[in-house]
Amino acid sequence: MHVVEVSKVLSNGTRVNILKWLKDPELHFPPHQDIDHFDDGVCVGYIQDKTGLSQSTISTYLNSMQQAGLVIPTRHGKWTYYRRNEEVIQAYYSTLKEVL
Amino acid sequence: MHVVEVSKVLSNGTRVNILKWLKDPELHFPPHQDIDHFDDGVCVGYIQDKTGLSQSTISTYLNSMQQAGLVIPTRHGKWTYYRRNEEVIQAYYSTLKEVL
DNA sequence: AATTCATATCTATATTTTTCGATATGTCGA
DNA sequence: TCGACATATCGAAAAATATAGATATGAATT
Repeated sequence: MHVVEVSKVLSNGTRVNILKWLKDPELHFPPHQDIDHFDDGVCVGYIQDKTGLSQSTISTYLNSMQQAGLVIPTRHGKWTYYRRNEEVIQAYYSTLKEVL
Repeated sequence: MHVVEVSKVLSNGTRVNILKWLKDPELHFPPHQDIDHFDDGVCVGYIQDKTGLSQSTISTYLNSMQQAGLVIPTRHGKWTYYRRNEEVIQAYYSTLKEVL
């Protein structure tokens, strides 16, 4: 986990929101069509709808968040679901505590 | 305290280092000439020497860190000393804990 | 196999950030 | 008050990021 890389992700309000929303998908997103749970997170389209940004922008965001280790993608058929990577998030905390 | 603004500060290795160094000035900087303590932090010149970046760059960094509330400047004669603002740092933690 | 749908990647432009040298400001000492 | 020193600010060039439209890929459906 690289503090600087994770901080770059967090230096954008939309990306912070995405992480926030993924904390409680039931509260922030409609139910999925093909599956009846959020165990693997939320599909890209729902996240895009909620932000209002373009599909390619959201895909780029999610990719950078994945590179930083903050989210984990899972493919189900046509859809890619993204969920939080709690271990890395926790590691970011711990490191911040040392640094800050 | 604005999460995004603070995160921007932290998305640069040098600035993270500065915060780290300011945690224990005795360990990372030589003693000051005019005063015999680090109660108000460390002067700009010492920080600049340690980073190797230009004077104007460091001044800009410290200004952005101050804008974000992470450090507090104190003027003593010719020198400006910067120290950590523990309250804001703590607030950043707390907010992250809610968000992340 | 052709079409459709969801997502990823590519390309390009606009904006922001980084970083510096030059200059300005403020303070001390001669 | 003049020069030297520490820091701040300004202006500019280079690099990175943001964002979108166009296109590619991969999977499901017909």
